[in-house]
Order: sequence, then structure tokens, then C-alpha cells
Amino acid sequence: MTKQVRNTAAKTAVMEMLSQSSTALSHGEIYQSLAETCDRVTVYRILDRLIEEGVAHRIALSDGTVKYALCEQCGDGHHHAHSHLHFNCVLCGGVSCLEVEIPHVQLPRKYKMHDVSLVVNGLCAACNS
Amino acid sequence: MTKQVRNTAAKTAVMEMLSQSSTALSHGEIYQSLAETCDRVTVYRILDRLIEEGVAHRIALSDGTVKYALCEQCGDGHHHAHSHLHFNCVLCGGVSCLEVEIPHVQLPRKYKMHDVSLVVNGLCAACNS
DNA sequence: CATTTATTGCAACATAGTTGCAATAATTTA
DNA sequence: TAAATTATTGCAACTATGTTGCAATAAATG
Ligand SMILES: [Mn+2]
Ligand SMILES: [Mn+2]
Ligand SMILES: [Zn+2]
Ligand SMILES: [Zn+2]
Repeated sequence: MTKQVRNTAAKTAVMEMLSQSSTALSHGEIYQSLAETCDRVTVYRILDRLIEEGVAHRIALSDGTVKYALCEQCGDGHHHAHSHLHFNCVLCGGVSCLEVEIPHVQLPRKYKMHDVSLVVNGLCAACNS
Repeated sequence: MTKQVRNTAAKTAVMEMLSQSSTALSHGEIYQSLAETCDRVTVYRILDRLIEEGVAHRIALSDGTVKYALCEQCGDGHHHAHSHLHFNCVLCGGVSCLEVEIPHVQLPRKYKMHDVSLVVNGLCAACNS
């Protein structure tokens, strides 16, 4: 039997927060906004669980920073595809999932591609004015 | 006047190591191989300096891990371009610069692209047999 | 309400990266 | 070659990030 899922106040709060946010959030940002209401470790575990449940996904920026975003923000809800790029605004720091397909990349002979991570750094629409 | 550059034993050792290695190396890997011969912090500072000098570059993998590689390995030596992709083998863990141009990506209106980071995870030629 | 067990808090640990400062040593200059 | 300059290093101390074990807590189910 598959492990059952329980909805807790902390988990709901994290999801609510990710859902409200226009930008992907780091563990630290989430933990701080939840100020005192739950433990650091709990936030890590909730995020891990959300990812395992397919509700959220991890985004590693080009400097190594890790952010989290809900998956609905990055697909049409119907077919869930993770082959989209992530945009990191160097001005406001915002990180967002763009509905842009990752172009096909040709690898050298014998290489086998599993998945691709593409992060674009630049100015977002709001900051580029 | 621009800050002068000094070649020290530690710096030479790090460069030698990166130059010999077929894969990009993390700070930890470099530090361990240098075992006891110099401080942890020194390795960080040497790597920062190599990057500032344009000799090496940083590679952030899709899980947030950071690796370092010499720049000569990732260009033809003549024109130095950093718009190439990095390959991370999920089997041997090797990380290498591939001489493959990053395909053009079309961003939504008003977005301004500065630079792109593209990491492909999969099986390298050696592991894919 | 009682049972089951997923989730949490806490302590403790591991790794990654940064900063200040005094000591050291690579270059430059005399 | 010896002295002066200052880039580099070692060390201590600190912050940030992430993980694990275990006992206590609290969802869900009946
Ligand atoms: Mn996304
Ligand atoms: Mn490279
Ligand atoms: Zn912006
Ligand atoms: Zn391999």
C-alpha cells in the first residue's frame, strides 16, 4: 500500500505561500515568512514532500542557489511538462517559470540525454523599462 | 594601476590539477587532493582569482552543486566563448564542457537576455556502452 | 474515542562559503 | 643581493544550507 498523504497547517501554509508568490522562493525565504510557526527542518521536509507528490519542483540557478515553485505555474495544468526554462532577473532577483520550450540540443555521438536544465539570466519584463 | 598577479605554489597546484582532470572539479575535491598542503579558504580564494583572471569558470549543476573548470578546455583557445553547455553524467558523475553551441531561445516580449546556463544530465560517451 | 502512522520539533551533525587580521612570501626596486 | 611593497596565506570565527535520528505530536480512518 502506498504511503498516505496528510495535510497539515504547515504544509498548507507553504503551498499557499508558493501559490501567492509571483516568483520562485528559496527555503530560507519560505522559512522566514513562516517566522517561528515551524521548524527549519520541517520546511525542508515539506518541500521534499511537495516535490515527491509532483506539486512543486526545484530550480537551481546558475550560481547554485536553489528555489522552489509550484508546478501549476509552469504548465497548463493539463499536461505537466518540466521541459521549460527558468528566468532569473538580475535586477529584482525574481525567478519564474517561462512557458517556453527548451530548444533541442544535439549532443556528441554516444552521449545519452536524460534531462536538461536551462536558466536564463537577464531583465524581466517589469524591470526592463 | 591594476592589481598585480602573483604565482604561488598553491595556485599552480590548483591549475595543474584542473588541467590534468578530464572532469570539472568541486572545491571539496580540489581541497582533498591537495591534502594538508593548504587551507580550505585559500582554495576558495585561488578559485575566485582564477575566475577573475579569466582562466577558469564556475559551473552550477542542476542540483546546485558547484564545479570549476579551466576555460581552455571549453573553447578552441583562440576565441573564448562561454556560451557552451555543460554535461553531467549521472553514472560516473563527470562534468564536462561540450563544444556545442547553446541554441537560441526566444523570450517573451520585453524580456532582456544577458546570459544562459545550460546543463544536460545523462550518460557520457564512456558510460553509455 | 481509540488506533495507526505520517508529520513535527529538537538536537546534533555535515558541508559550503565568507570575513577580518596578522603572518608569510612573491615581486619590484634600490 | 638586500630592502620595501603588497598579494597571498593560515587561522579563527562566523553564516548559510542541508541531513539524520528519535521521541512527541497530531492527522486520518473506522
Ligand atoms: Mn518551472
Ligand atoms: Mn565550460
Ligand atoms: Zn526583474
Ligand atoms: Zn559517465
